[in-house]
Amino acid sequence: MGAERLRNRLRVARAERRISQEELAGLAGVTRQTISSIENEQYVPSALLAFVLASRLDKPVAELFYLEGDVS
Amino acid sequence: MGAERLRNRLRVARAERRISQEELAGLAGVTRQTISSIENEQYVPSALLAFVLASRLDKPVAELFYLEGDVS
DNA sequence: GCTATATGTCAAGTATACCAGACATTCAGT
DNA sequence: ACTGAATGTCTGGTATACTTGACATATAGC
Repeated sequence: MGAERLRNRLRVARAERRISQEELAGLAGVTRQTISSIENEQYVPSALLAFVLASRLDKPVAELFYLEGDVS
Repeated sequence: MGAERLRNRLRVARAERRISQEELAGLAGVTRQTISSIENEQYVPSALLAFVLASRLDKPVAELFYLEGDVS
């Protein structure tokens, strides 16, 4: 899986909602560290988690996550 | 991560495009088995792969993948 | 200065995505 | 009947998502 990276606007979306990492983690059913790691792009989430996060933040998933360096 | 499942319309989208699992795998940079496993929902892909697949199939990711049993 | 909230991060463990190679089945074409 | 394309699936391996528990720092309120 080539050159493109998956970026996200999780931190901004969370700030708009004014909820903490811990609250979002609770809403999504994961740990706080998982949210932190995704925001800092230490790893990319599973597609399931990406969709759940979008759902909890009430945003389309494509607005929260996007490809960078796409070749398509 | 609770009750919801991640479903996908990969097989249909691929049929529309008339490409084989192997071709799609090549486009996405993964193996044929990976495509097969995702179509048969043996596991959910990473968010990166989900977005790459959508890009290669020229569909919005939310059209290819969707949550089922959402509580949101 | 103390305490609580929010965040970063580390280490060790478990679960699962994904790979590589192989074998089997089905179906279309000849 | 044979062949090749497409798909399913198994096994064993590696990479990485995610957990749990802990410790550190920064900031805000009292």
